[in-house]
Amino acid sequence: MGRADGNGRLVSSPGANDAGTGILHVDMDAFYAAVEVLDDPSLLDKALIIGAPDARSVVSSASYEARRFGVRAAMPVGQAMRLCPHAVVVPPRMARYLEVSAQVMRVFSEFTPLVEPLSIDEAFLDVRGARRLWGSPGTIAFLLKRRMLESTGLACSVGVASTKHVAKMASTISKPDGVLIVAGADTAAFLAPRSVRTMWGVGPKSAEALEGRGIHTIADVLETPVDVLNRALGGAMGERVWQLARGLDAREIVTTRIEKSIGHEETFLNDVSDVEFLRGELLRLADKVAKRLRDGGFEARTVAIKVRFADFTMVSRSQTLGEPSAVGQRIGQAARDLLGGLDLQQAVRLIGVRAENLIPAGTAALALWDPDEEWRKVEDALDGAAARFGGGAVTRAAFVGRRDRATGGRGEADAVRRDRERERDRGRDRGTDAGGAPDGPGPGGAA
DNA sequence: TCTGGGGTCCTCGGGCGG
DNA sequence: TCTGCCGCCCGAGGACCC
Repeated sequence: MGRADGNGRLVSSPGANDAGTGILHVDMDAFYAAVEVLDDPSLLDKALIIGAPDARSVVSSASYEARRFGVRAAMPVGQAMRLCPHAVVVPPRMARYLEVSAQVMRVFSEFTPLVEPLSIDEAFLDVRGARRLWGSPGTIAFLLKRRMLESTGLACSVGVASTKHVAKMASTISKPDGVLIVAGADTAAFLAPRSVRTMWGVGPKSAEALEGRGIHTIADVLETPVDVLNRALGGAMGERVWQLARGLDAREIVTTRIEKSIGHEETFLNDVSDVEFLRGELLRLADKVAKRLRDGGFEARTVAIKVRFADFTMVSRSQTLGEPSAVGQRIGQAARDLLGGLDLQQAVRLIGVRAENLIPAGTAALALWDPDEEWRKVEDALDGAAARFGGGAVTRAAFVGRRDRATGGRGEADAVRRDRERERDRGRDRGTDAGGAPDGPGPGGAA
């Protein structure tokens, strides 16, 4: 596997046993901070905190020098400065990080086309098919590190394993600037002694729930019946932890990802009680969301708002639009309607707008397509003969289904139901404009 | 000391139609 | 005609990740 260096870091040497592996997890080291050093070498070896200087911002990233003083990501900048008063605070430059991220991803793709970006600075790579070109997975890990440094000037850490979950854990343990190879046969021994908190997907809440039952390590999980895990964590999660603890993780590398939502949110410097101001902010955020929808070629079927109050309690409300939209005014109006339904006794700390249930722009027009008419054409053309299509009988339902798949709707049944709900809402909301449903057929609604 | 912003995925209850 | 079951979607909320 590897040797420990005394700081909890565990690394492998070139030539370590990599039998049974094929998945790499590559994670850039202190990415934002490293990019800042790259662009300004005078910051080298300095304690560096990436975060906006305003009162309510948190640390986005910190150099390892700052981490030595206890500075961590997501910590309030003020607190970080108390821990490390000599640190240099640099506001984040997302555009620059995205630029470097593209270079990083290009290096990944030199080794395999099977790259699954996880975030701006990390990815899974499936190198099982790259052996003849580059060598074994362990060899590729070391080659990739060298190539990354030559090409971008940045260091990364690499986990090599038989599954995504173990590769991810391995890269974390090898940080910074390490490689950790966990051969297939070593997986159980690698996992057993580690804290449940090191499992990917087990956060503070789940860890607390497990530890409250005396389950501290992955070895403890192995001795726990799955129904106990299910009770502690909830059905699917318990099952997953049970499997991951056994090294079972069938997830493949997913190279394409479709965006599912686009949102913007903002924390105010001071809590806000002025409802008119909040309504204005919603419109501004909705415009930003709408622009991104249009840039990405999307329309949103659902608009959601999120409000965090001064006491940090959070509520969200969402509404399905009568027709999908990428228009700021329409999204903003829906967001304002949703805000109108909230009890705003308390001042608001954060407000956000999110577009959900995205569909490709233009497909909403298909909602106006009449499947009955299309079906009549088929009947005419075939003159009643039994038609076959894609291995199944052609039915009118197939046309309805095709339309609904294209528009993301779920058919006439839903459209009828939504119409009824809208009628009911109209009755309930008479005299106010909050929660008012827009006109027009629902997504997938009958023409 | 006082907790960002961008996301994803999951659960759960309710409603609905087949 | 009524009822139960099932699958699906919606909406709210929570946990998690970087």
